[in-house]
Amino acid sequence: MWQAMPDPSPASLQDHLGYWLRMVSNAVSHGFARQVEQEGVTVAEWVVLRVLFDATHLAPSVVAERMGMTRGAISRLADRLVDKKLVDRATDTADRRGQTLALTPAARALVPRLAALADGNDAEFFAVLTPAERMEFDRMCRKIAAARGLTGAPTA
Amino acid sequence: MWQAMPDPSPASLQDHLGYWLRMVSNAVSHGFARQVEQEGVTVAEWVVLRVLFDATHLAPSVVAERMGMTRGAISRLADRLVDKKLVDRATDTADRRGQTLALTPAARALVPRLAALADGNDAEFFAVLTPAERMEFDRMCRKIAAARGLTGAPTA
DNA sequence: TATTGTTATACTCTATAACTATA
DNA sequence: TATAGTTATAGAGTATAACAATA
Repeated sequence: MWQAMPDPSPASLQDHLGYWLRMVSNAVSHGFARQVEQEGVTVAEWVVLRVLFDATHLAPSVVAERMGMTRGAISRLADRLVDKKLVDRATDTADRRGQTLALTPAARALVPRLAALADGNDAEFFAVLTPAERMEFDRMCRKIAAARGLTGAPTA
Repeated sequence: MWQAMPDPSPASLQDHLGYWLRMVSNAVSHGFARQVEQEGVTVAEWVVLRVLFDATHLAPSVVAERMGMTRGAISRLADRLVDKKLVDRATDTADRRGQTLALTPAARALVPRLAALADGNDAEFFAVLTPAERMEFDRMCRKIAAARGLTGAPTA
């Protein structure tokens, strides 16, 4: 005999993988943010600096594309980095609409220190995982990123 | 015989597990944000609604503590939810400094729909993982959260 | 007209701290 | 005084769109 059942409870926050993922990701990012801010930069600024480190100079639009940000966002980010004397802006000689961004010597010396902070932050947060688990975790993150076509450095 | 080697390159962005974690987490959260905004709420608002769903009413300070947010943040969040007629504010009759927040009937009807969106978002993003991988991924996220003493719902 | 970069606007979340009302 | 909640301020991120200069 059919009998009305109570509605099932809606899934709670903790029932979702995305919940735990976001909690861990936020903690890792926040920990890193606190470390790099002692070197006077934000996470978004670190990403720009690291992207520029591998090139002599890049157009802001290229940096925007690689970071998955808008040109407007890069424009303000570049403003701050120029103020901090970490980036030099120059007008493209061939096409005077364009610009190029390049690291200053101070920034070139800073990037390895920031990279070391990133290394240490990673090691600290994932120390609880075994080496095999860390590899699996890394593999699965990359698998999801590849499947979803994720591109552009995450800054938030 | 000893010979100077060039300085090793600083770790690149992609060398860090935190990079991939943040990229995936941002994508999952952004996907969810786009879905719930079609129901007229933000992710932070969803978290408040889901927390209140399991209680008849809660003090803002309790919600703040459970969400890992400040009282100021909850205050503004509650303002918006009251404006949207999803939350009722009342003064605590016993201690008139205090307040209680409670879901309106409209909100109580909305929460299951939002939970279904969260279910679907999770399923969509983690579909590429095998069931065994999803379980492992979940287990490792919780392991890190436990080891780092993470608490409070992540909203950003 | 199209493109590069800048700027304005608006909104969310964060953090700190001053402020009001009540106890 | 201590507590609960509100409000102000400032900063960082997001997004959209209007704008100037150059091609």
